[in-house]
Amino acid sequence: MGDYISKSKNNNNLSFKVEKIMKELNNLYTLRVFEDRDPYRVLIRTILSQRTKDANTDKATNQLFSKYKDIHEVADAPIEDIEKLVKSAGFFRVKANRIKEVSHIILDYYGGIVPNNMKELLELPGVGRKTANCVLVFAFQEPAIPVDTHVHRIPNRWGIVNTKTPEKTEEELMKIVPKNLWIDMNDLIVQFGQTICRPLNPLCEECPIADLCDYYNTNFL
DNA sequence: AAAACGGGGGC
DNA sequence: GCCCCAGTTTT
Repeated sequence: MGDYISKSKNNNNLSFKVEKIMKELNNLYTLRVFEDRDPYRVLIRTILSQRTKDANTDKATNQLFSKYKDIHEVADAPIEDIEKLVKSAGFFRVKANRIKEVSHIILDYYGGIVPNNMKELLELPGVGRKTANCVLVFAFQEPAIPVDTHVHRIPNRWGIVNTKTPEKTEEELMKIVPKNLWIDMNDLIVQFGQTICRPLNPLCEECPIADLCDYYNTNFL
């Protein structure tokens, strides 16, 4: 009983901290609205983005879809052609294969419609929790928290979670982050992680939310 | 839980 | 050349 109360109180404090942080990030960055919310293209773009920087993802995605207009054309394309088009995303052989496989599965089993639920998305080859959550958020605007390396590392630095695995991070974040912030969270944290809160040598001296950060307060004060 | 997998780009 | 980087799959 007492345990429940103190835990819930603790969560409220953390939620308050999260809200302050997210408000700051919102001031700092422009939300990158996906100009294209077409579920198929979001799915393919997200697969191409795995372990890959934005610029290279964009290049590969644009090259692919400037040649092929829709899922049918991608599914029918020779694998070598897809490989060439998505080369700049890296891991291009695996990704080209998965893009083709995924396209065929969606055509054969889902009538060409990308599934809009976690269970079916996870059954697609090359789609894990992060990619599935990206599709849910960016294409279907369902509240979810895609946890990539940034979204795993940074909340741990802030001290709002203390987790070893991305799965655990997602679980903990869903408990303490107000639901209305879920959709924006990944994009804002990723931008923050690319510019200031980098994996190595974070720019804490320039960080506008250092005062809210456990990592900074532990290491620099 | 940890290792394997798998390439471009920056320096 | 070396090292980093918006994961997924297999052991």
